[in-house]
Formats: sequence, structure tokens, C-alpha cells
Amino acid sequence: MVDRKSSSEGQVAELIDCIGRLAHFLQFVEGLNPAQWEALRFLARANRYSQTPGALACFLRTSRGTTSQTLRVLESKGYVRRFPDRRDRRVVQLELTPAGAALLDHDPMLRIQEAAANLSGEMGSDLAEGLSRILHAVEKRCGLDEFGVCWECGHFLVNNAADDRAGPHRCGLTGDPLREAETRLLCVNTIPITPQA
Amino acid sequence: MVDRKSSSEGQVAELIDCIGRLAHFLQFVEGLNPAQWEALRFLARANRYSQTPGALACFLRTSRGTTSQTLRVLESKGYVRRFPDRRDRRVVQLELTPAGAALLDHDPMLRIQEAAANLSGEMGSDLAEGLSRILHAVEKRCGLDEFGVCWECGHFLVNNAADDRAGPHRCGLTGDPLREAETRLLCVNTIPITPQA
DNA sequence: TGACTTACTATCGAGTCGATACTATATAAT
DNA sequence: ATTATATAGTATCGACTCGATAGTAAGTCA
Repeated sequence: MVDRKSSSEGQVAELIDCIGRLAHFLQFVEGLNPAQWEALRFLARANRYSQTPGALACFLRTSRGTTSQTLRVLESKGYVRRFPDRRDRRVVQLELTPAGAALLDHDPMLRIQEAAANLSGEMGSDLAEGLSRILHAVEKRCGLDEFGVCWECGHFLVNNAADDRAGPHRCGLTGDPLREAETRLLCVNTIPITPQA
Repeated sequence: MVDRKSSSEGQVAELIDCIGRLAHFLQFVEGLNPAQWEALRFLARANRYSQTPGALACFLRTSRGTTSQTLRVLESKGYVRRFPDRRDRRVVQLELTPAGAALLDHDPMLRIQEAAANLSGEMGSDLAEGLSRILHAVEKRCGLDEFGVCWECGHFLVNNAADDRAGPHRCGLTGDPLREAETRLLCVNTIPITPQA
């Protein structure tokens, strides 16, 4: 049996476990369950390439089948809408309905966000840094893929000068113009910057 | 809709969410699921007063009924053993079998513990401090009860001099003697120190 | 055209989950 | 002592997650 001494690293893992259970428990509200809340949050944070069942499944680290069921429930409750993708007719595009977006004001994870906000600024940023390192270390070690935003993506083509209405920037993968706000959203297609440099 | 700007506190909540999902995913191994792993870990960390279905349910923040089923599965797999309590015949005492204890060497949460161990010592302890504050703040705000160890418990009666084989210390609630090792285990009955001072 | 890949859905069995109802035991009130 | 009530645990139900598997539809490439 492993040595579970109360050293710092052991405590961190235990605390993450504990907060995870707490978050799990808190998310049984408003008639939803944790997986459904996760899906709503993701759809509010995902860019157009990622508002699909497949990207959601990837993000939730679950199968497409399971995700399909979760979406069926959310659609039946009127929080999510599906519509076909024009470019690729295999793809289903997802969208939060106004009711779904409004429901996020009651997101139980806001309880945790509020508690984090009450930490001192320095402690909050240190905490974010530490958690981020752990997250990426485990993802890398287990060969899991990560989501990111344009500014951390090798496909991103910045253009700060132009002021096109469709968006000043551009995605090097799809060629699509990107509005400023879109560059802050999560994307399935992100790759590390300068992969061959 | 809530303002989800990428400020520090928002990042912390999002990272906790993300690591929670990661932990959830990692725990579908060895034929077990997250709830079953949580139960095994708890039983390895709980003192004799807390190795019961009721205490486990309280710790997991789930119903007794659900816990009963989880235990039935773990017992059928040979990881947990039940035996009657002599003092109170309503109570069922739980115990990890050797197989159950050995299985904890393959606990998927060790992946996260290892990643935490790779942080610098200072960052690790800061991380533990921040997570602990968030955890307790949310628990307090939501009126949830917490588990603790003897050294943080108002019932605890320290006795560093005596060297009784049954244990030098004592629990003021039950009157039982406590061995040194037992005082590091989780207990359902913990209360704040000096509740009326 | 045909082989292959990708995006999604449907279905199955095991398990979680809350809710409810139930049994057995302990404790308090009378 | 008897009764009422509270507590510990279990059983069962329906909704849901989950992985696994199989299937459909659509895009891609040889």
C-alpha cells in the first residue's frame, strides 16, 4: 500500500479530490446534473468550430454516444438548439438558447468562483498557475489533448491593423476571418505555436 | 448572462472544473468508477468511528441508499468487507480487504499527486493553502459539514506523557483511547476547537 | 466507383443518483 | 415498562451517465 503521508503534494491531491466531490455535489441543481452543467458551460465558452457534439465529447473526455444523450436531454429542456452545418452535412452545430444562457447565471460553480475571488490577488494568481501546471502535466503524461484559445494556437494569424467587419484576425487552418471576441473562445483545433521551430 | 471574463478568479474556477473533469475521466480504470475509488480512498483514510456506510455517505455527499449500492459492488469485487458493530447493532463496520488496500497502489489520483509533487515546495504549499481556503469557504457558505482529524477537533484530549499500549490520547466524545496513528485519520465526529470560547 | 474515414445516433448492461419506503435497533418520553 | 421517535442501514424505482458496440450518413481519397 502506498505511503499516504500528509506531505504537501499529498495534501494537494487530496484537496483537489475533495473540491471535485464538492463541485460534483453542487451541480445537482436546477434539474440538471454535473455532465449537463459542464456541457452548458462549454457551449458558452466554445468558438464556432467547437460548438459540435464531437468537440463537446472531446472536451468532456467522454464518448460521442454519452454526449449525444446529454445533448438530447438539454435540447428537450430547451437549453440547447441543434442545426445543420452548411459546409459539412455530417456535422451538427450546437447553440445555447436564451434560456440556456440565462441558466448560467445560476451556475453552481459560481459558488467556487466567488470563493476564489475572495482570495488575495497574489494568492489567486499563484493558485491559477499551480493548477494550470498540474493540469497540463497530467494531460501531457496521459497523452490527452487540450483545448486552447487562438492566442496560444499555431494556426492563428494576427492582424491588429485591419478593421474588417467580419474580423481583423484569421485562422490559418480554416482561412476564416476571426472577430476579436472569438479569439478568446475555446477551440478543438488548437496546436502549439511554432511546432517545428 | 454572467460576465465570464478571464480574470484570475474566473480562471481558478475554470481550472478546478477542468481538473475535476480530468480526475473523473482518470478514475474509470481497474473496473471501478469514480464513486468506487472515492470510497476506497476514504476507507483507507477514515478512523474506526468513520468506517461505516453512514459516514461514507456523509463524506461523499450522497445518500445512504446510493452509498449502500456502491458498497455492494465493492464487496462483491472483494475490496471491502462488512462486519457488525458490537456496541450498536444498527451499525455496520467497514474494512478494506488486503486486495482493496493493494488496489490503492494503482489509484489514478496518484497521477495528480505526482504532478503536484513536481511543483516547487513553496508553490505546492501555497496551492494547498489556497485550495483549502476555497474548500472551507464554500462548505461554510453552503452549510455542509466537514471531516477532520483529532488534532483539529474539540473532543480531542492530548496526552503526550503516557505510553499506554491502547494509545496515549483520548477522544472526549467516546472516551476511547487513541493511538498516535489514529489521530491522523479522518473522523465524522469532529467539532471546532473551543466551540464556546 | 469503391475503400476508408469521420460525425453522429441508437441501443445495451452496469452503475450512480435522489426519492421513497422499509426493517432493525437505539434512545427518549411517558 | 411501554410507547414514541430518531437513527443506521437496505431495497427498489425511474432518470441519467458511462463505455461498448453497432449502425447510418456524409465526406475523402485511391
